[in-house]
Amino acid sequence: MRNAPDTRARIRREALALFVARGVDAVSVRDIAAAAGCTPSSLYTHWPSLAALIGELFAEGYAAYGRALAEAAARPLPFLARLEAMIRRICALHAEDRILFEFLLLSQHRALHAAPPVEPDANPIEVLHRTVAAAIAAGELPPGDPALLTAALVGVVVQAATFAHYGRIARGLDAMADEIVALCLRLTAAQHEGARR
Amino acid sequence: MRNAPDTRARIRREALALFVARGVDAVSVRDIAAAAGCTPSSLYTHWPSLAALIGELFAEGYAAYGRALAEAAARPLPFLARLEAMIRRICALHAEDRILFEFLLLSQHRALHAAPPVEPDANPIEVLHRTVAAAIAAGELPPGDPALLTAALVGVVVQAATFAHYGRIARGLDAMADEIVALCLRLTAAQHEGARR
DNA sequence: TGTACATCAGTGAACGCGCGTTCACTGATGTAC
DNA sequence: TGTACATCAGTGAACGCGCGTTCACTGATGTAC
Repeated sequence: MRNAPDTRARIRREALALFVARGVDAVSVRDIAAAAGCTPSSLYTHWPSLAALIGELFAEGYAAYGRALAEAAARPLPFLARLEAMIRRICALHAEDRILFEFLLLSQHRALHAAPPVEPDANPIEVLHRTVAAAIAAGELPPGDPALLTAALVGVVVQAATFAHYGRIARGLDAMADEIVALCLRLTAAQHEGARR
Repeated sequence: MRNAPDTRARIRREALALFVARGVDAVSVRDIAAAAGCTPSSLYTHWPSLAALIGELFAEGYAAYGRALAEAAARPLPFLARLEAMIRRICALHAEDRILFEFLLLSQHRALHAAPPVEPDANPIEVLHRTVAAAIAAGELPPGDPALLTAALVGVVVQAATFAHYGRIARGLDAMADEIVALCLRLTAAQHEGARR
């Protein structure tokens, strides 16, 4: 009743935590309300539906990652330095808000099924793909399928986060950033062979 | 009424297809029954609950992948050759039953949340992890965190499949097997470069 | 300052709906004689 | 061979439940005078 922004923020925070803990489809409006300390109907003061809340959380989080990547990709540096910056940025975001990272990770397929199409500049996969494709076109990377290399780079980071989520790896991504960067640089097959010749 | 194995197989097949097309939690018993050409209650002749059907499909599929990997990992070959065999086997399975592959891919987090713990020999992640750890211990791979390298290898294959699912890559994994193997071998940073070049 | 009023975040009871599941029943099949 | 019976996969109506959502209402707050 008193503080609308607080309630709204509390619902967002608790919903995110529940989605990660139980899976999006196992969380009801009543669950969220109980965790946020309000009534179920209170959610409808702030969102038109539960689906709208889920969609907003995913779209905003996904777009934040896209923007972070786009920022790193836009720096006036050689490709490999920009790639390293992008990966370190993602690893840092994992530490900054791990619950958000895991929400995006665990609900990606569900969300991408139903979500309104995110604009390309805010889609982290699109940003990386364009950067990689441009590097191949510019001869900064050896020829190859840019989509497959993009998938491999994304896969290393995402699967490391997945292992961290399931406790197969005890550290957060930020604590493994050096090793993750090294793995991704190996995937590019670029600077090593180029430097050796 | 007439042919129990047929109905059972039809329910399994149609359920799997629906789970992949819509997401597991968006498919009801009535949906499955309609697709399989039987009544909802007929499902309970073969499984005690919808959850049991879902669990069976995931556990069996996951275990089949685990066994395929374990078989390749057990061959009397150097590590890199066994790794290559494992990756090629997974790529082949993608072509053999793509719906099953995508079901495992898309429902992994939901299933791993609720599923009964799969025995380690039938868990593909465990099989790969043990193989990688043994190779590091034996000096066949340079020192490093075996879990992180395992994650990276899994990530390359899984994310390639994800891109294929969303149409970001048009080919199936079997058509990209050579490139996927090359990416994974780069990740190992092993004697492979010395051996090849 | 005190009073009256508008605002609107939040409430609580209630709704219809689709869900997973149950159960008495059906009827085609295989078997015994 | 024909008849009687047991089996059991599959049916169809019905169930209770929890879901997302609605709506008339409340009452604390800020504002006007």
